[in-house]
Amino acid sequence: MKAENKHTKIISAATKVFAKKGFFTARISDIAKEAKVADGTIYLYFNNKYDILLSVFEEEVGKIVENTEKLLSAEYDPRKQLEIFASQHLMAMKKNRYLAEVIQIELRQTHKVIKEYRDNKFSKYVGIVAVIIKHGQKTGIYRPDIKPDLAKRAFFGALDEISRVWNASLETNYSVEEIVTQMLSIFLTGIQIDPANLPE
Amino acid sequence: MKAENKHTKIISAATKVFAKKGFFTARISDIAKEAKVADGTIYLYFNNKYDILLSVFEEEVGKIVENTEKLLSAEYDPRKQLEIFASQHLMAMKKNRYLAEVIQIELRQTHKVIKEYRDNKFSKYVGIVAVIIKHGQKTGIYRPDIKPDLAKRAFFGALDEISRVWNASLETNYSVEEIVTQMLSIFLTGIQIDPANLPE
DNA sequence: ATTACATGAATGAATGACCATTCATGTTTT
DNA sequence: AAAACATGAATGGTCATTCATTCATGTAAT
Repeated sequence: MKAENKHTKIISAATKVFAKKGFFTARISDIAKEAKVADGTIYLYFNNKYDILLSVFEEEVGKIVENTEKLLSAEYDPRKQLEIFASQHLMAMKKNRYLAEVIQIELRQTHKVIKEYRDNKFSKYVGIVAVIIKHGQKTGIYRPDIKPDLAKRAFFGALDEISRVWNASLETNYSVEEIVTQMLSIFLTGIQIDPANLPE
Repeated sequence: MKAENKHTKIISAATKVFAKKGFFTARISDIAKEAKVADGTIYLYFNNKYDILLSVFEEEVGKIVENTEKLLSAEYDPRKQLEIFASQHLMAMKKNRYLAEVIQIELRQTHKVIKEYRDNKFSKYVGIVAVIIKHGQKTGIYRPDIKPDLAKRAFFGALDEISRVWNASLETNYSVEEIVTQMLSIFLTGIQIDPANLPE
């Protein structure tokens, strides 16, 4: 069994354990057990507990960002781009529910190292939405009075909350397609029957 | 100095400390110091650390829910109701940034007691949005094909993410009015210039 | 091809720091 | 002078991390 293999095993065990117990409640011995290695072995591959969490972010979120950017580069219609972002994000979250939970919960922690990671790498991911909106404004599809920085947060926040509840399985589970359809229809045309009726 | 007073002092000290350090990293002695009481005194008012966090939720979130419901009951237009929910939520988050951070971060923890609290009490708060949307559908203002349970998550998630970034002060800080205007305009009429142009 | 030696990955018991919680003692109120 | 309240040092349990030891595999010497 190769070293790289063990590294990967630890990462995915950690993802699962962090999702189940949360970063602070998770014990190194839990991760070791899940990965079927000795406690000490973990320290041959990672410096400490935070390093494991950051590696999870780095490697797994990295894949998502790459994938999203690749898919988007092949599409020019800003409406389709928003659709791609949404469905790709939801699919990624559905594919690995443990990773989803770690991203949704642990990535918010106040701790310095996590904050830094979030502020740098993760912001870029959310920033993709702002890029799409600006592009749409340039091509005359999106309203110029929409502030991309606000809209990107609204769009991402909506997706994030929907997929969070998804994992918590609190409510009816809609399919990716249903969610994307509703999300796009809300964001593109709003929830009012006839926008012309909107007072002043 | 009355007992009730000390209880309150500990709650608000805890809110501040939890916001700054996060629940798990916060020490009881930090809270005691911030509240200017002895460590042991805290245990005269709360059973344990989790009890403090839950009390913060109970008491502070309780106030927000009450306030929102009161304000909403005086308004009948579903569009105005959505506006009231948004502005009231944002104002509450702005009023006490420590509380906001605790709600946005600590309320998401995987821990059983927190999960339960969120699933019961907090869901009701978010549920208000679904009620508004259903009301709007009945009165013919909102599109009947919109799923209230999805839309409520989208609306709340958008608000939540915007106010979260607000506190993290990562980006330009928009005012409550600006955000409400943009949010309502996005959710009511969408971000497209002319919805009629939307392909099929 | 058997034996002797070397390597470093893997182990898991032991260490030590940290902190929630308790409680013997002091202080204030009635 | 009780009762009620408050204190903060001491306790005990919980892990993250370390490191002496084991063991499987490889290389060299006979």
